[in-house]
Amino acid sequence: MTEGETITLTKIEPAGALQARNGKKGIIFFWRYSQGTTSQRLPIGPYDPTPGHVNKHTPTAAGYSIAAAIKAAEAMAVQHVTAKAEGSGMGEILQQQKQAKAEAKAKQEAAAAATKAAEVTCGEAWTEYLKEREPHWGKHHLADHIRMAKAGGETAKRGTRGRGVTIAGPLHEFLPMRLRDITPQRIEQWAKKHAGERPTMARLSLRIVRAFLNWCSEHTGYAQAVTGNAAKSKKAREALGPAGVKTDALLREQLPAWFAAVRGLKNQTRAAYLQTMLLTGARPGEVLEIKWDDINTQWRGLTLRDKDESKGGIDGVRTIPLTPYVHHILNRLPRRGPFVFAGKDPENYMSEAHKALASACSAAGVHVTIHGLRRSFTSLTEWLEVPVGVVAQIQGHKPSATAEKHYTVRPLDLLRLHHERIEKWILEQAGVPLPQESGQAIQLVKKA
DNA sequence: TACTAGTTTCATGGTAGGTT
DNA sequence: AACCTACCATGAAACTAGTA
Repeated sequence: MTEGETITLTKIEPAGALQARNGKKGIIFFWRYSQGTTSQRLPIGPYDPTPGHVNKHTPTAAGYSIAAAIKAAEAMAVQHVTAKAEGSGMGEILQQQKQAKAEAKAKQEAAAAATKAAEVTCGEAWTEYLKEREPHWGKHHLADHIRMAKAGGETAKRGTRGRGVTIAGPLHEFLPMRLRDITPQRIEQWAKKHAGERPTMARLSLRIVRAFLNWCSEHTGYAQAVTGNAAKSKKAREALGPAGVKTDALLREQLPAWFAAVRGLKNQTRAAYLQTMLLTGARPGEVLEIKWDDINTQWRGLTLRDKDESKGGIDGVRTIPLTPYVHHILNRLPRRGPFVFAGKDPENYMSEAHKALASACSAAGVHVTIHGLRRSFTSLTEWLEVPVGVVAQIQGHKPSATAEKHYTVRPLDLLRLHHERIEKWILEQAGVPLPQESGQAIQLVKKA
């Protein structure tokens, strides 16, 4: 100790501030430093009153014995003197002490968080994940998440293939598990189990889990429980195999039989629908939703609601040429409500036509799905060497990154030039007679 | 026809790895 | 070093099929 400096060890009764801070009453040791008229104090720590501890020179977890406090005060005094010699003062020590305390606190908190994170279950994290991400997702995407993790076992009357109850989603088995137990090995084991049952559900689930674990690793409270991303396991992906690609499409030589069978369907609304599908290459949903108002006879355009405006579709709408034959068959449909392909309820559009298509296909001896009709449109245009950009625009495909440079939005009349050629060619191949009395198109031809 | 289960397709942003 | 670009991950939205 240097001259003029006294070290005072005082027992301080719980101060209001102290009480308010940790809500506990107690005794705390301070080392008081005084110089001249001013004095300051530095906290040492709480008093541990445990009998037998009084004369111990080291602090316990609970606090300091008197002997330990004295020892600590002496150490602080030395520290102070040294600091002073180096030109720094009390403030510095306070600062250091504060910092050390904050670090210790942070460390303790981190440890506590780690302990808590170690116990957190997938289900807890999943619930928060969905809640947080929901506003950013579309309804289908959210529905997929719910579906993949659902418990199943609910009574259902239909669609359960005889089981009577719904079945659990592939991800449900993970929910009760601890997040930290989701290891690559566990995921691989899961993948192997599902590969034989429902690979596509599992493939989708795997991607969902991967995104989920990524979120966890960036989220306080869960980050400690995940190391790396267990769902990135190559083995798991391999176990599930690659996704199959559907290739069914009508071949040129199948067109006569297909058209004959479809035109012979009892339900003419469905017949018109299926032919429109093939001749426009549009998406099933888009065609089903066509309203009478979407048919523009003046400009011979057909307005379709593009499937997703959020993905850059302009106003979620595109207009394609209304070709003569399509115009003709649509015109012949009864106007029972707002929708061209009206269903039993005239205010709504009909239900899907895959049954009608299947029966026509079996009569024709071909196999094609509804989406296959869209594929057929693309592949049939190859016979005609129509620019790919034109086909893409009619079908409502977004320009691909590579082709983007050369992508130009073509006016309806330019699309019509190609589209009418495509329709004419398909009908010729099919041996379907061109409409004789079909309005605008014919009139214009006559004028010309 | 309405559900439920299962499967595909499409868009887009990021990036590894090559090319200028 | 700057620039490309094929490919992948992720997100989203469908589509197909079986059954009561």
